[in-house]
Amino acid sequence: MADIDPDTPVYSIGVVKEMTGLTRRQIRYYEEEDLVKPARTDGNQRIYSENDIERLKEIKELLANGLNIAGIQKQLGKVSELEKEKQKKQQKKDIEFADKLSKVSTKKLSSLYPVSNRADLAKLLNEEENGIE
DNA sequence: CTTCTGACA
DNA sequence: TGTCAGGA
Repeated sequence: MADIDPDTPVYSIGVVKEMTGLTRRQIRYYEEEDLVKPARTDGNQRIYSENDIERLKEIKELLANGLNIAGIQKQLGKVSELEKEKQKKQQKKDIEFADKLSKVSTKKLSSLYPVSNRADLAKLLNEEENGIE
């Protein structure tokens, strides 16, 4: 009922150590190699999410299959690169949305403020795209 | 007591 | 990769 989303960081390195079977040294080393990017808390403590746990398990698996760090970076991708791609996609969406918004607002809206409901705006944009007057 | 960073007998 | 130091 109250599942925490897999991106919410909650595990300390001690817990991760138990869950993954890796040593603290390895877990920190993989972070240095840009294979994982745990969040930080209060006193700079690392906190991992379930996604991070899975990520570490994959790394452990690949390592067991004979791959080195460089090989894993190519297989899973460096987290810094994954984040850049994610940011670019989001920026693209933002631009497209802003473009649609500018078009519809000049035609049908005298002001943007009246549209306080996101669902209404989405409907308006959809009608605009389908040529509904 | 646990975790953090830097360093290496 | 393990481990010790010196703090937080």
